[in-house]
Amino acid sequence: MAGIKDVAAEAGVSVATVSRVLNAHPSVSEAARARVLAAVETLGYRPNAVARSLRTDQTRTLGLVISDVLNPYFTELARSVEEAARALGYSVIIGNADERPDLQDHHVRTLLDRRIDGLLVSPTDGGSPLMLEAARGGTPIVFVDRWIPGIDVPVVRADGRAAIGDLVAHLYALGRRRLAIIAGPAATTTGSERVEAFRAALAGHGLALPDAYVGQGDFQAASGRRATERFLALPEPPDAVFAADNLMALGALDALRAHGLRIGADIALAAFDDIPWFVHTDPPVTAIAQPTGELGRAAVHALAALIDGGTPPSVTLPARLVVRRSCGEDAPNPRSEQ
Amino acid sequence: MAGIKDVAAEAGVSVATVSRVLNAHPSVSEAARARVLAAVETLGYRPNAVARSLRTDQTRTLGLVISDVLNPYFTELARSVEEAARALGYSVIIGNADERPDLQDHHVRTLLDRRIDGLLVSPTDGGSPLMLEAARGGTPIVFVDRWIPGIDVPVVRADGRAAIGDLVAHLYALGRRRLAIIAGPAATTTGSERVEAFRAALAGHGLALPDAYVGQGDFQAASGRRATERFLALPEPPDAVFAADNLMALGALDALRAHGLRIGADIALAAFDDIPWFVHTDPPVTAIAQPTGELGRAAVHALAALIDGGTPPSVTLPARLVVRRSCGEDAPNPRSEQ
DNA sequence: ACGCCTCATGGAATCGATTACATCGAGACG
DNA sequence: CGTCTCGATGTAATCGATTCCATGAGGCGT
Repeated sequence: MAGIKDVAAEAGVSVATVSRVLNAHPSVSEAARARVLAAVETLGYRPNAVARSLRTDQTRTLGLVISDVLNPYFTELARSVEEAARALGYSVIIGNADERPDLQDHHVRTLLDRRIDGLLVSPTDGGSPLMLEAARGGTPIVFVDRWIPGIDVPVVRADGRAAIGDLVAHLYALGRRRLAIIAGPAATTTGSERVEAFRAALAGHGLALPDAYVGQGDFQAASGRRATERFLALPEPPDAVFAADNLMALGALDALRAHGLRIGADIALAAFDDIPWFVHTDPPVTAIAQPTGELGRAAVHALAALIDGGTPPSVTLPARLVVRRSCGEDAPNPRSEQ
Repeated sequence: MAGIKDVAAEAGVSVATVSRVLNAHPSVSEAARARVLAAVETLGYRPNAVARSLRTDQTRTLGLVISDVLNPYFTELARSVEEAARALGYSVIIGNADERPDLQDHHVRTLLDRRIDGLLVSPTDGGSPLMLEAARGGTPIVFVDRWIPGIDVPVVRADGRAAIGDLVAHLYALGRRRLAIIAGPAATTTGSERVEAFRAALAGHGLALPDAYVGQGDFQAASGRRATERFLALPEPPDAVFAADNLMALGALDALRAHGLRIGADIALAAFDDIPWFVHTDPPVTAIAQPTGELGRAAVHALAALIDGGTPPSVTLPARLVVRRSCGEDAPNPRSEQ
């Protein structure tokens, strides 16, 4: 592959001049510029990003470590992150942690070794020494969706508190009184936070949240299924189940269906994270929608600001309740979807 | 950040020795090795992958350019690719083309500039000069799922012909006679191939495929909706619709629902690409499942072989029909899917 | 006409690794 | 006991860019 030296030779100038042309340095004559550009054209020259990165100590690359690529919420997030990054001239390397702390650390380490300019992380667990060290070491880091307490970096996330309040009110209005939740891992902030918000909302209606009504999940479909099975085996099973993410809702759907329950009638189901398929399930699933695209964009902009030496603030955007039929038939506006 | 020189100083040896220890070169004394390792530990040294890549001319990185990250089929593919690559010591950089040839070329160019060791592509269009040039230029390339005729590189894909034959037979047995297809872009191989297989299967049952029954889609949900609307506006609408990918099936589902049709009774629906949600739609959707995981693994192994100087063959794996209820009620084994 | 300033340009150092080659010492062997 | 071989180690070149510094050529003010 042609290098900068070949271009210099072809154009009859020095490598310094070629580099100046390529980097739009003002001090280059029109004639030289033209000759260099012509040489670049005929040789099909492309600068070696590796060499450039070594010299300039920046890769124009962002790392994004997400908890689970198979989760539509995260792929949508990844997509918006890539888009926003591209607009700013960055590439994105995605690492998929599959909800496994070891894999997460593997990716963080690899990304750091590659000298990415900044890191976007949605941590799978509550405390990674590696990440702490990286943050202290000065690597620009921004947390998205979830975060790790004690690591002082900007956090970009959605606040589901209000929407969870709306959801509980909705369920209460439909006559549901025995509300259960399938929680995410306690080690994740979204895992514990959603339970707390749910508990607080219940309290607002004078309802308690017994331990038996808190299922332990891991944000994967299978765990949603297991937790639901356990609920149904209870002497007094819940009459509404709220899954803290869309995959666990899928698992819950599996389990409820397997037990022959009519969702929306015999039992209510709702989920955190809205995804396109919820419109088409049987019945359509009531969900809490996050502004995923904006989350991704805000995270990238915060990270870019951090890289440029700024001190961007944390960002919290509101989530909102989208009512469908999985909690009962009297949805206020049944034709609002689709 | 500490460099190899710092480690050398700390350990009291030369940089060459440090490098030899790190690369497991045999000619290093036990004493030196121990001192180097200790120095690496105390300094928390990590080799700079950028510098290493520049020198060795290999990045241990694979590029993966897929047509659409929001499509569950491709994210599953991406996941298996990353997994297989990681097992081989490679990282993967994913580029999302969003079915846009210009974006695809942007990613290919960026990846090439970064000197990735090899490229995995599922092309969005039928002819990219850039990709042709790269292939000729000696960049190891493997096509997955789709390919570009005329570019002589290994292709790893699933053959849906037999499964489409099964699907048509299934529909025919259920009394469906007016079968329509929502095709992908003619520029993609999967776009045209699936139509041809469908047409051939119809012919086997003495059925024709009128032009009006071939909807033009672009593998996105909106196009599936539009194509379906057009079918329903026909004087004699089809009684079965086959969508060439899962997103267009989602769109078709939208449209059929909006027209108040009972899917499985009034009209049949089937899709290429099986995804977890199809079990939970109303009704569950009959689909053709690809061995996505194996596809990803095979593609990575072919690419790795190519990088190592081998000449791996193309791979074609069979797809299979998964019958659910969207084509009619007499599914042969109604409880096979939970 | 002379010196000074600016602009265009080239030479060479540099980034952080890997690795060819040189060197040195020790053990083997005649 | 000299020489030959081999293992351990260091010095320096190298990868392909960017960029500091020196140099030379004009342009301009006085």
